Amino acid sequence: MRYFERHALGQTIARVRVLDARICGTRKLNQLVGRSFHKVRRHGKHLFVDAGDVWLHIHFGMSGDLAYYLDQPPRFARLIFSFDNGTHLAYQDMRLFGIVDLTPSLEDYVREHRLGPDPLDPKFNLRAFRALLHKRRGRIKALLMSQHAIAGIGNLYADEALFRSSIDPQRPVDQLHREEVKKLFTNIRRVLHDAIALQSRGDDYPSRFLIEVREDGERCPRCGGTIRRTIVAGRTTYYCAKHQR
DNA sequence: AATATTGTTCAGCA
DNA sequence: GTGCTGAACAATAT
Repeated sequence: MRYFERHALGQTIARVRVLDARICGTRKLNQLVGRSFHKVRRHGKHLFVDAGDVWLHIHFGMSGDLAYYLDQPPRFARLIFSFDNGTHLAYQDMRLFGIVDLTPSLEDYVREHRLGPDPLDPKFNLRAFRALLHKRRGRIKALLMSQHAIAGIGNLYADEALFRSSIDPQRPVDQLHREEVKKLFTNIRRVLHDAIALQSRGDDYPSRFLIEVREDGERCPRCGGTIRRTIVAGRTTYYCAKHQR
């Protein structure tokens, strides 16, 4: 969001080049020519950019990213917006799991795709989180990753929030204690805030993060226990066998 | 050259 | 219809 705001707002779009149509949705991006981007918003993993009477929508998939440049497009550039001041903004995506499309509004998109609340939205408080867990079964990690329940938590950050909260990813939702739910709520927000701050500064993750020791047999940076690898909700999952139960 | 990576979607089950 | 699980899929690097 910051990156887009810093580099691509207010300039007139002179040209849109699609280098690989597989990242395109159904709408023709060419209609952006002559317009400019005004403001950027986000819901979960989705980025929306106001371009007048239509919004650009980007989902970065697994390897999607933006690169603003003067002459040399990045290696995996799939789409390039060129501005009339001679600068360019590329959407790059090695694995092509991302999508770039247009949508009438953020609200329409969220409604149509039944996305859950964004955990960083001020309206998403502890009460809302408790309501969300109410009468749910299944594993807590699966729920955290379900975009219909909560929008914006992927595999890594689900692991990270559970790690900080000392909760086993396999725990059934209805067996979590009140205090654990509270801790988890706080840590979800912390993890996402941290991730955003670190990436907009271009920093690496600090060594206290689980993300830095994602390997079976590693030493837990919190308690010295052993990090284990397993599959939960169909995803590779890392957790500390000692302090997450 | 098989394997690992991720979010989404869908078949199937209770 | 609901809630959930697990498999399949997309493309690529190593």
